[in-house]
Amino acid sequence: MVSDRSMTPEETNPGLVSAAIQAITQHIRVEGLGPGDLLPSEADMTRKLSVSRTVVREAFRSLSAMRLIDMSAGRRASVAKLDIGAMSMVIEHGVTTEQISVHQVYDVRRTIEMRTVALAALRRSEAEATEIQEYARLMRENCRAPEIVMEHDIAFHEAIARASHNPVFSLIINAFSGVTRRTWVIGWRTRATEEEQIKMIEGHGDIARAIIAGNPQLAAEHMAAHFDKSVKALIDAGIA
Amino acid sequence: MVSDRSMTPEETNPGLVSAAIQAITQHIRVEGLGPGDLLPSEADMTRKLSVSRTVVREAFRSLSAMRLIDMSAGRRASVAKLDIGAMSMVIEHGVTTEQISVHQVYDVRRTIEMRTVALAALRRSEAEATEIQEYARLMRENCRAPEIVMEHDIAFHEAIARASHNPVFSLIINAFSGVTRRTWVIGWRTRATEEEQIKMIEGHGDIARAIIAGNPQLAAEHMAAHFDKSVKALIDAGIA
DNA sequence: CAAGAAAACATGTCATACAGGTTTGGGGCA
DNA sequence: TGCCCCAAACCTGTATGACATGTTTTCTTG
Repeated sequence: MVSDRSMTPEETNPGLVSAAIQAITQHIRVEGLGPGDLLPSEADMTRKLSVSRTVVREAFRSLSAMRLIDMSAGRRASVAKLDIGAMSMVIEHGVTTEQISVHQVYDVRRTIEMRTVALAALRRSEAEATEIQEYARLMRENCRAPEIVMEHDIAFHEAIARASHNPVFSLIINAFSGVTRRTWVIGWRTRATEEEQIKMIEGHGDIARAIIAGNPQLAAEHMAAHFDKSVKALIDAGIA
Repeated sequence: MVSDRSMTPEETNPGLVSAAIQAITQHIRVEGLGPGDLLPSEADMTRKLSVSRTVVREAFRSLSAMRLIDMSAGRRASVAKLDIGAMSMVIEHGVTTEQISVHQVYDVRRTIEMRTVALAALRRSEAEATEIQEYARLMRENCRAPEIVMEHDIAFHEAIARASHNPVFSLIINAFSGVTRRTWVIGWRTRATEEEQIKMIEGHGDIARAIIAGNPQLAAEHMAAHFDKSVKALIDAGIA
């Protein structure tokens, strides 16, 4: 087969399945397929590659697990819309196997979100501005229910990433959401007094206002301050 | 409409395979496995989950495609070391299906690398500083051979990411390498004169010197300038 | 011509078989 | 006793066939 290494990063592995994966991704590229477009059936691929259906299926299934394609019973597979896909799994794997620390994740988030928030301040539509503001309001309103605050917190940051109008930022931020869910409460608990908790929530209000005002500089400063406080809370909780 | 995947991001899909994937990742988590540790054999999993080996295999294979686990004939699967894994495939998929533009990738890289270069200036070991400098030198030395310059260019940026001592940055930067390989030459060609090409290579020298000098501010400025020039070159080439 | 049934096609899962790689344990030899 | 080598046990890689179930197409029939 082609097995042209150094081209695609997919699989330098030997093995028929890896070759099949490459054949499928190459098919997408060569045919110029976009989201929703149909791929060949397993039977077609089986014939084209002269391998068993087992192999072809494992290849399709792998791409499906990465959410590069959509599969469902009875229907042929199709090219998937952009999705955090495997990205979040990679991150989570790194964290659960202790190859990545939560602190490191936060540093990356801080770096990226200082940019997304600045872009959001410049590019957000009215609807996006309203959405962001709404999440900040919901956090304030539910300040007695940590779980709910957390979900709106995450939604808040995702909305900002979306408003940056760069899907790659959204992709990365969304990939971190899982880790955030597992550590958020810890940070919350270290904020002993209710006053401190409200101050943290108000940090989101500051950010939202800066975005609405269209002030990227200010928005970035508030975001930085927010992260610095969050990281400090995690460190106080003993999470390095 | 907010997606409701509130728990793990792995698979909200129905289906035995998705369940098996979750069972395996959960096994890793619960047993606290780290890189290199062995997973149960396919036969074990088949018994534990009461499904056919086909299903278990597709699950293992999916995780292997994401490089969360290592598989090889005769040996049981093991937990994988952190690797760009599926991340690069997600990015490439987004670009080839035109859901992500090259310009957007460069914006993300600029954002991240302004941080990695600053961290590198602060944290780099002597060996890392030497390595970074060496790649800059090799670029200068091979300035007549674009392919070689490109590979050293990529290695240069990856080395900086490594020197930031945050594996998440490395992960992301490495995930972009594939896209870079496909667009780098285009940017190079727009630098018509040899003088301009040398100036671009010298930009890397500036960055390296700032890192060695331990000056994060200056390093970040040089990196920003470098990216601004690169993006301009791509835009001149008609890649939006 | 339209509605509905049947056929064709697709994926989901299972069982079985065998080739070839890896680990393990035991037997034979020094 | 201690070491080496080989066979058995175990494991993954691939192929084949079968059947359930879901989807699309086609054709019949009212």
